[in-house]
Amino acid sequence: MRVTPQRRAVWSAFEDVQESGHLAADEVHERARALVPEVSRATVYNVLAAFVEAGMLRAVESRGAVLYDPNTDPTHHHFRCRVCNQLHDVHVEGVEKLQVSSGESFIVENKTVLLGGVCPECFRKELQA
Amino acid sequence: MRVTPQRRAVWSAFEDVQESGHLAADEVHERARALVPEVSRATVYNVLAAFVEAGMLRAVESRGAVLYDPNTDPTHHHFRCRVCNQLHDVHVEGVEKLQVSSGESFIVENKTVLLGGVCPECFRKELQA
DNA sequence: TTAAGTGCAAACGGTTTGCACCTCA
DNA sequence: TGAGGTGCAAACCGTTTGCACTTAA
Repeated sequence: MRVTPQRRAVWSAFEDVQESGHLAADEVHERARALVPEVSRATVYNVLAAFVEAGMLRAVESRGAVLYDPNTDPTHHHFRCRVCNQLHDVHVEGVEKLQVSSGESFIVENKTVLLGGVCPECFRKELQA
Repeated sequence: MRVTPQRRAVWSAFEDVQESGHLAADEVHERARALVPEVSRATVYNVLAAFVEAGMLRAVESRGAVLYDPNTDPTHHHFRCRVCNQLHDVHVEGVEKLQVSSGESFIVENKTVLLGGVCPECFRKELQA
């Protein structure tokens, strides 16, 4: 993994947002420009792919686009709020107990859980309104 | 819900494939043309959206595109085979017991599980090779 | 009769590609 | 020095849109 100014700039994009995470490629591009103004979209895509490959980021499909998540803990999952449409990291209990109930013998190597509903912030706002 | 030749054609696309299901919009378009050759892509998208809205189909995001699943049973989930890349319907046990473990109070309204691994057919082929 | 549906073609948004140039190790 | 990384612009693919025309109820 070669270190270049562009890669540093892309990586820095995620240091600002450790909490909310989940940046789209264009958001990463915009943030990376703060450090390296001439960085191109293509390079951002290249670098993001390299980081995902290297296990430094996790790619999450969301509504037709890909979001990049600096939280690579394989036991965390996601919650999409139907009010603010944001993706939140959540820890889900019971994932290890999930199993295919069909008679067929699927070899399960990984499990992804996506929860939907209302996040705490939006619920509070709903109560106040 | 108005009945038109185009809608009948789109619907028929799924009657041929009850087993494997999971058609992309373009596959639906191709199949629908068998009945109504002049049906347009735009109409196929319109009709698919109407059918999803009406609960006759389920839309499943997969690798940047949307697949349409005639199996609308809300308790079924999906398994993606990393060999053939196909999506298989599976019944998963333990989904109802999943819960968010964080102290935050997310209101969970729905749960989607995507399993990954090797499907039975591809596993058999691997054994033979 | 008319609200709803259709076809066309162009636009869209996110992503990928080809290729010449550059640069880190 | 050379494998690897970068920038540009154009292509790409699935999907959406605007609009005039048609049709099911």
